[in-house]
Amino acid sequence: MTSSNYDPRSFPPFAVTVDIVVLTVTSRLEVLVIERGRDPFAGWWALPGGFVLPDESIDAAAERELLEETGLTSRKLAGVHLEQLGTFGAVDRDPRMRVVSVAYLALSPVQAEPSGGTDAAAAYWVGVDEAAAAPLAFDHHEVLDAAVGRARAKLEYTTLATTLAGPDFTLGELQHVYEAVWDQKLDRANFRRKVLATKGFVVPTGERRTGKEGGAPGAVYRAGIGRVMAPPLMRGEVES
Amino acid sequence: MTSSNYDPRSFPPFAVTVDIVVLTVTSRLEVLVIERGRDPFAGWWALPGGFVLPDESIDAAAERELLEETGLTSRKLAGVHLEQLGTFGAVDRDPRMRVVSVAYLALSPVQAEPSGGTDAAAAYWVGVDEAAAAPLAFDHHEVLDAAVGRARAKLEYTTLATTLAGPDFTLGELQHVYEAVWDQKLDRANFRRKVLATKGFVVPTGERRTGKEGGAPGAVYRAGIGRVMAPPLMRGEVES
DNA sequence: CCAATAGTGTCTATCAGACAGTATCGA
DNA sequence: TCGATACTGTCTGATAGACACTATTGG
Repeated sequence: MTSSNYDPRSFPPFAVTVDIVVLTVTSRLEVLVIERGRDPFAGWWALPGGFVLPDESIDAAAERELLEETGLTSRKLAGVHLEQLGTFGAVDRDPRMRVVSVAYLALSPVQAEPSGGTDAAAAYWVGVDEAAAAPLAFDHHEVLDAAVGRARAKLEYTTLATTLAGPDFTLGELQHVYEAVWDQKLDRANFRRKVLATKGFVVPTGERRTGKEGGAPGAVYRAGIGRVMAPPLMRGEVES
Repeated sequence: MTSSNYDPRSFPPFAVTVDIVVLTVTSRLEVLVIERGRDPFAGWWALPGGFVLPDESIDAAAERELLEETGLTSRKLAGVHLEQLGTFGAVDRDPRMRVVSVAYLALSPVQAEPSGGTDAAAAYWVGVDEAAAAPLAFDHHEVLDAAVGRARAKLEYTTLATTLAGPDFTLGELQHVYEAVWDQKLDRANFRRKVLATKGFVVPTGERRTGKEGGAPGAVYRAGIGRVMAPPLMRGEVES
């Protein structure tokens, strides 16, 4: 850094935004996208996000945008995992001006009807493959790739899948989360063994529940207090 | 986001900086700190860094600062690992103005004599424990903690230790890198077995070299093309 | 010889992967 | 009965951890 740049009265001005990759699992891994209502990229799909305000932290801005764009109540927000993903600051990533965007990854168990926010013409849940194949505004392809990669990696050595599975879940439903995120079938018996042997992963609620497609009713669990697994869930490598 | 904030002519202005946590291993894990030459925090230790310029990407700013502050040549920079660590954007993290800082983690094999840059009164290599116990400017304790945690975690499932061990190294030297970063003794025989069994981790150069403390000369290796290990180096958990 | 490092070999407990088999539900 | 899921049990190959042992250097 040079002395002139160190002067607070002559700093180079930037705009700072947050973009949020909200992932959820239904029958597949899905991401929340908005259809932009104005230029640039009017009519294109984009990740929800917006400017960081002068008097809020970046984390607070991410929480605020998550609430605004998803229509989640702050009560439901407690069940959503939100973490910083990375910062994207290429010079020309926004055609209007110099913008630095801090991307966040959100893992949501609920399929809240997205509200669309003020500027968005509409908001949808779309499969991540579908989003990856579609045109996306700004550098949001890069952001989405990073988010899916992060989610895939974190399921291996953390208990975050319980967040995607919902407040409570059967082991079959939990396994389905892994299979949707990793796009890979798992052995049921071995999955049970590993999950139940990992202390703090899941806690039985005592209830039983039958899934939508029939079959025997399974025991219902909720997330335990554990956050990391050592060793990770699978010995082999998960294809990225 | 609101419509008024979406207007490029009325965005909330931020300053964006990069801070770099440069780690290296000698007999211990060390971090490069500068002694600040001006307020705020004049005389305090801080991480090297500076403002992102209007016409450079954030990654480019990190590379530039790394060169300026360490005195490394761009030739030597090729052997240094540099990755984005995270972004710190608390409202009051800089007393002068609203500053968002993108932190980077650098892993360097060389103990270059730090140049100190333009503003720094001096620059030193200090043990990470020493730095953690000392007063640091801004939120640099938080940044340092994140960097050390990231480095510890990445050694487990990547081959990044080869970067810290230098362009070439004996297996004893490579093991020493792990022991310094993790602050934990490893079994030599098991370490050898795992490293040599991991394809792409190390490549023998054919040379032999005797260390500073005598002993039998060891085979010299250099980094292989592999970047990730699956499964990770150790079965148990590394204390964070 | 001694201290220190390099390198090899072996035993064992653990555990992921594979897979068989039984049980329980809805249709 | 059939299709689907839930759940239990067993075998095996891979391997991390522990540790014993020999070899080679400098002092």
